[in-house]
Amino acid sequence: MVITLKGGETREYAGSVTCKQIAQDIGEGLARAAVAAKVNGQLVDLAHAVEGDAEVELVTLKEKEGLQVYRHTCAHVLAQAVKAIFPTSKLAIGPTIENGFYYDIDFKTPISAEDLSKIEAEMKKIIKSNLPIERFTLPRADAIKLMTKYSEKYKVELIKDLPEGEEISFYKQGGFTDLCRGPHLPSTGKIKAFKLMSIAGAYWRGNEKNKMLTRIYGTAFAKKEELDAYFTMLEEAKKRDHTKLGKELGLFALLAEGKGFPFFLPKGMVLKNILIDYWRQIHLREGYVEVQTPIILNRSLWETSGHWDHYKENMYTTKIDGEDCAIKPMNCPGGMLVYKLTPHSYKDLPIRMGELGLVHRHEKSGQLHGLMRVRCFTQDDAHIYMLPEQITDEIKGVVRIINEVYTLFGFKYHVELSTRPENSIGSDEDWENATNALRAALEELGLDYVVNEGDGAFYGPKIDFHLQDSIGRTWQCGTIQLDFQLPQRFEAEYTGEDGQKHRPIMIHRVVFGSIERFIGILIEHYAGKFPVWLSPVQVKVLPVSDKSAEYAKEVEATLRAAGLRVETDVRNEKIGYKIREAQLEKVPYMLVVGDKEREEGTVAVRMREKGDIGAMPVAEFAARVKKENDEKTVF
RNA sequence: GCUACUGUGGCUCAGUCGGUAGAGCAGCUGAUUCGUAAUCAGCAGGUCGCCGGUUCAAGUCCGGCCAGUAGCUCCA
Repeated sequence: MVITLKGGETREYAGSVTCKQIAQDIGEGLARAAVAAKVNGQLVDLAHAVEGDAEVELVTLKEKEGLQVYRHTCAHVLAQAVKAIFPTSKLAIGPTIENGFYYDIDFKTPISAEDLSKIEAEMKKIIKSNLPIERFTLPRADAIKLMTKYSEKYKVELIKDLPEGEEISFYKQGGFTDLCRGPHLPSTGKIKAFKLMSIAGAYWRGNEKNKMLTRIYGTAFAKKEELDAYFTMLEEAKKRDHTKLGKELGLFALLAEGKGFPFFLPKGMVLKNILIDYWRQIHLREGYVEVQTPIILNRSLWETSGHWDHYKENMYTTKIDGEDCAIKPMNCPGGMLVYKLTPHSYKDLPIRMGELGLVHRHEKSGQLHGLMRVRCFTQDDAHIYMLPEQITDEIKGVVRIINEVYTLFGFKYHVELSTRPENSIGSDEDWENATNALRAALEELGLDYVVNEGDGAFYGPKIDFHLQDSIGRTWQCGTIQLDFQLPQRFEAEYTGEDGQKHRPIMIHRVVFGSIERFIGILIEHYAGKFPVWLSPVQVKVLPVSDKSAEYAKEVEATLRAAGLRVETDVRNEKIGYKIREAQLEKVPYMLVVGDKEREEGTVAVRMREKGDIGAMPVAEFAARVKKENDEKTVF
């Protein structure tokens, strides 16, 4: 038989050969580095025996799959350690994740964070004893018997859900056996650097009706240095936390008096208004109009839209003069009423109607998170009413805007296509058409995307744009939703070329998503060091002493007249101290002014990142900053 | 909402086996008039998240509630 290796090299063997043998034949160094292999594209253990011609690729820790195998083995070591210390605990599942692994375990009595170090110590023992890891398979019935014998009820449940007729695989290391698809490292001693991170609750099978298990999170890297680097990165990321910076920089406040309802402070308001101005500017350019619809509307409207039946859990309701009303969780029904106010011709379409709408949603308390998840937020919403043949172009137009905006801020993003959820309205046909239309637009644009089954809105499928926060969590920001339902429910119409009434197609879309969330992400993205155009305070004038305070005020007035956001620090403090504070406030430009500058009519410019860049005339400085502001320069 | 953890002056934190609170920064007052990341001194500021219980005595122990953090579930 012929084994074809990556790169085209071939080797001949008689009978069967293990991947490990192949690795050793290729060379000692590589054999040591390989942790698994891919046989004809299928990831397997090194002990896997290849029979017949095959393409074999050795997988090392440098590859994503290799690291996953490594971490998965680490999860098994964790499980073994837990069983050793807490014999009555029941194991659920233990997969790898983005930056590590976890294991869900049902403990008889809850464990605490202190127990983690005990478990770690036990894991180290297991690793040190370098137990060989062996795979074996059993027929389904025997597999159930085995796990029943170990009284692993969750494993039994998992096996029962596996397809009939297939052999069930297990992995054994020392006296510990776990149900697992694999592959795994050849022995526990291969693990070099790991750390248990935290414990948290997690529902069995991700269903909140099920029992909550204890999830132990851990991470593992090929080398100690990589593990250390990971922790350093986490520390750095924490410094960017928008909640922390928002407080330090005086941008917003989250108070117990309004749980989930953020207060915007003067500086945060500047930021918010800049984003809004920018938004208006590009939407005007793209042919959008803007409306504003009421915050509170009556029950019959929400019944027509379907929200009363499908979104009531999340709506704040009230009574006005005895009539049921709801505070809007979305802007679309109000927008629909605006559309219906006047008759429309096919010649008018598409109509792109924007609204910076303040919506309120009653999110469960445990979901709230800084500005990222709040109960009241501003959507940069717009609804596009259009002809069927305009769908693709309109979607492309929106994608273009989203891309333009995200690129300006230097964001990387990923796209998801979310399909029909369980609690949805409308016919199968409409859903299929809508989903296909979105998919077609994505394909035509050549955008990479992942499909997120069942995550659409209740009225239609959507394309979601996700941005990352400082510790790698992703947040949905932009979305484009195609909706055949609302126009029907509201009987929206336009008159076609044929003189007949037709139903327009509707798109809901946002670019920022929630301005609050977008601000949260911006804070973390820039670590609070906003570019000039976004900085709440662009320039801080710092007189060297009281003697130059008057000149400092003159400079401030000049710059303010030029349209810049300026503050002067006239406190009786040393210049070093004033600089330190301005620096901590992350003001992009500091102007040191003393006798020398006053006599020459200049300012000594200090930049946040570069430090002192020397003196220049006030007018020259004003022009420079103005230019950066207008061009939205990032440095 | 669920699980775990946390909650001390505006901010960051200390408070050892229960014996009714401490620091630095910020603030105020005074001195200093200073050249690129913290000038000096003095003063003031807290019923220790809230409510209840145990105790001669609770910031400290117990229970409930409130709020925050992480994760789960749900979602911009």
